[in-house]
Amino acid sequence: MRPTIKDIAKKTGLSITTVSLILNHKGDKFPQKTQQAVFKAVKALNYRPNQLAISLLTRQSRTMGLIIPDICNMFFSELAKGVEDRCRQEQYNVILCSSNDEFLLEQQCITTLYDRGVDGIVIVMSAESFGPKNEECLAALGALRLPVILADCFNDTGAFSVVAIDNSEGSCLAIRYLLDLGHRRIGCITGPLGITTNRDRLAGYTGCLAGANITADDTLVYEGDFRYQSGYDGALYLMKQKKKAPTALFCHNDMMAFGAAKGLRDLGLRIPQDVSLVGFDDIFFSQYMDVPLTTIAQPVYEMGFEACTVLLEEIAGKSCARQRRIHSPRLVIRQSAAPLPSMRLPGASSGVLNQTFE
Amino acid sequence: MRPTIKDIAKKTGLSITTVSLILNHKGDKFPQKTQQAVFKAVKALNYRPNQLAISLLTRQSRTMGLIIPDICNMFFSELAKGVEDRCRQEQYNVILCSSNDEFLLEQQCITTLYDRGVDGIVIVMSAESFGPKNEECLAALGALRLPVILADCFNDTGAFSVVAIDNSEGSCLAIRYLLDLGHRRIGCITGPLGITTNRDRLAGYTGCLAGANITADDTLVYEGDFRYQSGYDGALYLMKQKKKAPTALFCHNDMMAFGAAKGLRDLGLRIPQDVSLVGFDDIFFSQYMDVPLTTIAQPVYEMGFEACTVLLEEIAGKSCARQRRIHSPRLVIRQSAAPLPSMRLPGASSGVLNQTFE
DNA sequence: CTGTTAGCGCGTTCAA
DNA sequence: TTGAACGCGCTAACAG
Repeated sequence: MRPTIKDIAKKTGLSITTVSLILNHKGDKFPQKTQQAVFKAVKALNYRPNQLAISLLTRQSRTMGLIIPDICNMFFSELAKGVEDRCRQEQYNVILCSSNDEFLLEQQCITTLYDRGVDGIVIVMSAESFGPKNEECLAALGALRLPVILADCFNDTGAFSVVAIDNSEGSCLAIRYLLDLGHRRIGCITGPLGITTNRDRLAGYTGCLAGANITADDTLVYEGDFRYQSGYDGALYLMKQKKKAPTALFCHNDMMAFGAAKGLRDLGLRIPQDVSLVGFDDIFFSQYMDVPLTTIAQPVYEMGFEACTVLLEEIAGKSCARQRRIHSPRLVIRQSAAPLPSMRLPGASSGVLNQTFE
Repeated sequence: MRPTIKDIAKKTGLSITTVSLILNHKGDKFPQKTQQAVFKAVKALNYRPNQLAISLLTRQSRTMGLIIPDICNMFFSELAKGVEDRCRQEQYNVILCSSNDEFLLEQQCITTLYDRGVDGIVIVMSAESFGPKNEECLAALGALRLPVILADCFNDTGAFSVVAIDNSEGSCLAIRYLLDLGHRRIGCITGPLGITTNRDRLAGYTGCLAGANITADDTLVYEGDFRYQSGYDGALYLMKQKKKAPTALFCHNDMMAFGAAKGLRDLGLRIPQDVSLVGFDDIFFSQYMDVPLTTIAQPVYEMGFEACTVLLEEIAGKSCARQRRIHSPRLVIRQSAAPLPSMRLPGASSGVLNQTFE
């Protein structure tokens, strides 16, 4: 049986109040002897205050809910790490809930977290919640009357705080880099376009091309699903356009870039000599590809960390206004993109280090 | 303000008891009209029972603690997924705690989970808890008087239930495979040997070689730390043994195998033509390496899932005896290991599909 | 069929 | 200095 404050009161012969006061450092004026006795009993019985009882009393559970589509996705696990690290600083704990990208499961997560009295929720909305169910999802979140922050993906209804990156800018970073390398026909393998994040990335792509007086070519855009296989399929699809085939590929995440790399290789195309490749996310393994991937990095950990900070502030009542923290993505130049062949001097090095396949 | 059962009692004009009874489906005998009124009020006020209060009362929080070194390590995130999925089946939630492989943080996790009244704990012990602090760690866990299960790594003190794989067998699987391919000089890049798991893997390696009448050669073993760089360093170290250099490398995890692959490539050595490579874990990316990695797969998700099942049983009081669930690892044959050159017919195919570098 | 009461473990008045 | 009493939200005796 778990010892309670009652047990240590009994053991010391003191009252519960006395013990409580001393334990909560409000008993400075008690005789040293009394205080010693209490701490000794606490040690002896291995007593620890029951946080459930305290939560009930104080109406604060010091618990944060985290809802993400899939903890096995390294993007989300990094986010989770940021959230957890920030939580620990304030003696908060995090309850992890995976929505599996399903609307129904997500609703269940929301309910369950509310039931458990979390003080706030960090949520990366499930893919399904961007469709017709969008309002329903947002409504469920709003009905909680709890601090909530939308991470990574969101609709800007202004009802909740948000933390994300400027996805359009991320695409621009990639496209401008490829343009500078001389590329003009740049293929794009997108994520699911039902999700605002990906529409933003696509908008950045077309906008940036337009800025260079290149009219977008629909046949150069392939809608993937963020998975390896769709990157592979996308590469095959885009490259089969014969002489109109792109000289560079921009993928909306690194996983699809891996797939695209494989597709290109199966096509007998070399990276970056024949085709340049740029990804998005900079997941852990991108640096370890045989041709290390040039990609757009997001400060994921920091976003998780900051999401939590915002929530903590809302909980403390410091700010009732909705926060909007948009981070800047960053171009990480590695070796998967190179100048367009026609821009290189014949026989000259392409300027890329460590070319593996020559 | 969150509505309580009191609010809905007031709204319906009924007593708290009546409401509680109806809500808990123990009020079949109440007039339909009364029941309807209650449910209507619940809907109207958006009432949900406060789980904290229920937990306090029932002494069950329906909460599971999960302590792992690092959620960003895909091995652990898969484990977490297994735990969470199993938990959801029983309306349990999981509180995630990362120990960062530090003894002190781990202790803090244990305490904090206890404070929050978790019903059980799944723990992957931190690396630091395998040293002199081992007993202290186990003692802290034992003092909880809570169902605890050690996952992945453990010392067989018998005090707790455990779920893991037969690491020695895993090594044997790899070594036997390499022996069958004709390899005799097989290098080994181990994980930190302070951890029992890795000592078991090393034992499997030496034991299996001994079974083939090959005396272990200390110069063929390199102690790494599970990270990419140590795999790289290990490969360089092992291959510099001139004519005594190994013809195959066995790494205690895939991450180091990635590093080793890079090291071999930098050395001008091809995989698998010049050197065969076998990893351990079969993490997600192993299949996507340029030369897909042959490796030993662990049923990680299943282990997390089962750990939870065991815990649930202990919580339900079905079994007081400690469980010991040892799973079998599995050899996943891909393309990074091939027959020893001398065993191949000159000019003949090595029998490996899709050889990329020829 | 319904309401009263007690108590889960704790912190906080308010008297003594 | 200390103890009794109250309440957090809820369930479960036990009465009525």
